[in-house]
Amino acid sequence: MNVTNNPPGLEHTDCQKVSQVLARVGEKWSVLIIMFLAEKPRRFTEIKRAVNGISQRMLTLCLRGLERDGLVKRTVFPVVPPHVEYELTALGRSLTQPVIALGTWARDHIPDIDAARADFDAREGVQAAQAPGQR
Amino acid sequence: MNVTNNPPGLEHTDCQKVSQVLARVGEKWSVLIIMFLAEKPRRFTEIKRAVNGISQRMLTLCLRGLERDGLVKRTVFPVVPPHVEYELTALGRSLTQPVIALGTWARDHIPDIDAARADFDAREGVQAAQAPGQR
DNA sequence: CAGTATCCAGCAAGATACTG
DNA sequence: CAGTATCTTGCTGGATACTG
Repeated sequence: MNVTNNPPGLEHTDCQKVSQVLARVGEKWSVLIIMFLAEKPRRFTEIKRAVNGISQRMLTLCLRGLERDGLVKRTVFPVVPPHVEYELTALGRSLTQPVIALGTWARDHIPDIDAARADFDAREGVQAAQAPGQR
Repeated sequence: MNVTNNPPGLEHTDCQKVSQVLARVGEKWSVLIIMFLAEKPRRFTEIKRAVNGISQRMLTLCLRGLERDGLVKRTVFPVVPPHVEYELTALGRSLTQPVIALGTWARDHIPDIDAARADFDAREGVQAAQAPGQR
């Protein structure tokens, strides 16, 4: 990647690594799970219930990914009815800061974005309708 | 979504909208393009060259999406060799702030993440190798 | 309860070719 | 130059069923 701009912050060095983190944040469920675990440690089924709409498969995959990246810690209690708890690591907790910042930005600008979309879509529609005798 | 945690910041209200924004940020190319345009307005081919590896199709799609969300403004100069410029809107520029924050976090924690992954993968490998007479 | 395994649909995305 | 159109592929992600 050559997104070479000089402002102190993001150089092209480590660019793919940063992209990977961004991708994880962009994943549909990751942030939801992180935010849910931010409150307190939870069990598998608790998360599944909380994050409505996620499938077991996706939850497992997501948790695996988060665990692999060291954002979530998985603890197995070897008892008769299996008991597994997931909790944020220090790293995971530190991630909630910038994520909340982004989430807050998103929330604050939803009206702008919605307006822009409505505008854009309106123009799209007009374009389609305004080629009268052409074709 | 019922990711109901109370800390002032992210409620489940507008949750999907926020997710959409997050998804856009998570898109492989969006952030790269935004960061590139942060410097100054650019033409289509300039962006294509800068963001190495993107196809025309993906660039067009990405720019369309960013334009639709009001993050990027597209200006066509009706001259003989077509000339189109893309630039960040005020909204787009305001997004660079939290994105850079996230990018910075990512950069700062790359070592931690890499270490965690190495750890995890090592344990995975061991697991596979340590079931000797079992199978 | 907490997964794993399997199957399958849909879309993301690359390559390529054509156009105003 | 700045796209659009078309084809194809591979991954994402959902549903379902089975297991320790």
